[in-house]
Amino acid sequence: MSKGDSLILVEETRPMAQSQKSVKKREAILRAAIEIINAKGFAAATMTDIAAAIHLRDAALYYYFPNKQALAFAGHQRSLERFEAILAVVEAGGGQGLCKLRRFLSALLDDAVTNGPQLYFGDSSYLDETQRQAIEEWTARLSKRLERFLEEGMADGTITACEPSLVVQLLVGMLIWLTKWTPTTPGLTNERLLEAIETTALQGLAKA
Amino acid sequence: MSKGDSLILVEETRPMAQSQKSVKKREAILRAAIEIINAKGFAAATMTDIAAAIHLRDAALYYYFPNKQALAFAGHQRSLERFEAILAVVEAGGGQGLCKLRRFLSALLDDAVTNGPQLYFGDSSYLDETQRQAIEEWTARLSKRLERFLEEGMADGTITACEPSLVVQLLVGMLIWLTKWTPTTPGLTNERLLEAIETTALQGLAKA
DNA sequence: TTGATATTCTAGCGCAAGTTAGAATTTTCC
DNA sequence: GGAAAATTCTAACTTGCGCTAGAATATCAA
Repeated sequence: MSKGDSLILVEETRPMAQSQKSVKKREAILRAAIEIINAKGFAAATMTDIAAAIHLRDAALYYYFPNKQALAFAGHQRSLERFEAILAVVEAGGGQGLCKLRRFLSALLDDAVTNGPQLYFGDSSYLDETQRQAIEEWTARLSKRLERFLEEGMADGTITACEPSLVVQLLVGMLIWLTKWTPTTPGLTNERLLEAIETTALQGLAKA
Repeated sequence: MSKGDSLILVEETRPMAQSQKSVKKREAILRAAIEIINAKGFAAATMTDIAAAIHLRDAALYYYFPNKQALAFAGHQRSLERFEAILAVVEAGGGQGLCKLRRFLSALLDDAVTNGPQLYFGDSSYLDETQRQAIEEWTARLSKRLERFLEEGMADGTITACEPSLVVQLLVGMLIWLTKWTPTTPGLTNERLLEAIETTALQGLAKA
């Protein structure tokens, strides 16, 4: 069953010709699924909705994903990969705790504008037990790395004393909520948003 | 059809005997509906789920509410009423802008612990167009009153310069998110939460 | 107890949405 | 051009859930 179990025999006459367009379609489906699931929730997001977003019929999606759950799972993975990539860049950039936190927020905002809202941290109760657990553990690891920014900041004197785990959740809440209401607010630039976030959150975390 | 269209005729032999238990059951249903809809979303929250939460069958709910939408609508109204009541108390209490904001956050947290998570600000796209509009307008009015706290604070010197509408949304995001993840965090007191919120948000809004 | 009313249940209808099968169409390479 | 593979479509099956009808039970006044 597993792909690539053909030895070195013939077969594979012209196997990897699709890989150009097919991969792109898969990407488009994934992107649409993430956006619609984020907007309406898993249950309300119908396969027909997702397919229609890229001018397909629902049945066509099953050529790329075995079922709706798998599609959603892939969407969660994709979003967390993106999140983790941003996190890695910020970590590699060095600097003090507050600086890292600020850079992270800025980068995540930019990403949201460029690639649309994602499935960070949201509900995943509709997945398989194993899938759900995988997503939740992954999410927990990412949270921990965010908390480290706060701990570093508390150590280097750039961030006020606080409970990192709680504060990270509060920040996450702001970010998640952003993806739900900003689409309905037209004249809103990223700069103003970032400034509001810094005013609301960072000036509170930054020590005098 | 409308209740109370009987003139002054007989009828109504023993009409208002139910009002004791019936009202309580209605309350229980509403409470369960709010909690489950908040947790899983409208579409995923099944009538059977809601009914089971108070040891009933789905069909029994239709004795109290005409349909699922109406139940959800009543839930939204109930939550907004509660929100507005808290807001009114804080407004009546007077004080400077920052003080009002702090008291409001504290009161809302207490309420959430006492009466469970609510349907503030969340998605309402599943309602009738008229219902949805009513909820959204109501929500907008409440937001405006929160923004006023910020404006007052900016005027009386207790709050940093900011865009009130954006900052309110960020605060709302924190609060909404709270209702989704705090239920899964056992050893968490209200004091610690409030302290985290004050550290994260208010110390940033408070001028030096 | 008894009848009337209030409340809940059982059973089933209808529809929407996930899914599948196979035909139809497009794409790709000789 | 033509055959094989890849992609998408049409049509239908299945299930779950909102909802209804009517029977069954609980509550209560006299």
